[in-house]
Amino acid sequence: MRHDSRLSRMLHVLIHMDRHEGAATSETIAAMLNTNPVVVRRTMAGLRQKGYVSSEKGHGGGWRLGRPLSEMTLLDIYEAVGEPAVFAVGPACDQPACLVEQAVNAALSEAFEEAEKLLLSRFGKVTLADIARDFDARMARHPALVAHAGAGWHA
Amino acid sequence: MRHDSRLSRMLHVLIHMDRHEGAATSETIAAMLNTNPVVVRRTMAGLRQKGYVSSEKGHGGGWRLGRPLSEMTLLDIYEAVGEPAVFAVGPACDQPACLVEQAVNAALSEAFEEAEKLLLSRFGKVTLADIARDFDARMARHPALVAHAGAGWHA
DNA sequence: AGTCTTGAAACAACATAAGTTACATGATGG
DNA sequence: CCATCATGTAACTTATGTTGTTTCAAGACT
Repeated sequence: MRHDSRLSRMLHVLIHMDRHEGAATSETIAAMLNTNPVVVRRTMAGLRQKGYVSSEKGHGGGWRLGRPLSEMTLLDIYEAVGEPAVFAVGPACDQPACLVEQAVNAALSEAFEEAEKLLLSRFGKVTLADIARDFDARMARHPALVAHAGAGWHA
Repeated sequence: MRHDSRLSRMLHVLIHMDRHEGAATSETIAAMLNTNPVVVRRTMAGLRQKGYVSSEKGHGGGWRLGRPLSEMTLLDIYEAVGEPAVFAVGPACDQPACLVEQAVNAALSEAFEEAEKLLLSRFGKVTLADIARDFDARMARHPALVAHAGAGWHA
């Protein structure tokens, strides 16, 4: 399966929005992400429901941040995009009758759950403000690089 | 994406093979896994290449263990099935020009790599003999349960 | 020779994320 | 109010990768 990029995309958008004057339309965001406005609306809907962004219709409408980046963690956004399955590897059967398979599933589950716990725990400790700070540092090192130029996005 | 079940299936098969007299044919194994003999051959090919199993053609042929379960770890089998991608979540772009996206990817990669490291490290510490022991314990607790009966498999 | 079995290529089926089309709804501004 | 802009949402299509299937070649045993 091709992997799920919703989390990555939403982080990307949210940080840009933080540096963006006024509302950003789905179309503008879609251009930045190299995707479609409908995909943007679909994915952002989850963030809106949790209050991380708000949307407005009509002239001057679009998307705005619902709270500062310092109050959003990777875990928050991961949950807002629907908590997609973390792992691409898993058991062949969820409720096997075979005791061997049960033992195999138990061994794998234990390892996967431990790894997922670590991952989400780490997600919970990183705020989007942390990532924005890292962006600033990269910006300072590479002042010539400008992304999404002409699309209405700084940097 | 539907997740990859090759690791799980191979662990299941290997433990059964350990308790199985003689060689097991692809067809027998396929029946046990509720799949197709060709899928079995395809997946087992990776294990054969690493020496974890051997195969023989003709009458009385089939698959045999190439070494004791105590000398195979989950990591070994994971590698033998081709080290499939562990995570179903990932970046939207691998080499982004945008510095924001680079910062996002860096934050995510760090977390994912740490989790993968933990997972594989744990895989490396669990042998198939450990799982077989757990199976024996489950067997002792549920003596009535019999799996794959009639397909030539014990238990 | 005939049967059993693996080896491997080629193709079909299936699931899911992502992309697209189409239209309804609501807000702004003349 | 009416045209325009923007989101909201359903339905459909596309793309990708795992899994399943068909088919045939080749080796091994009786």
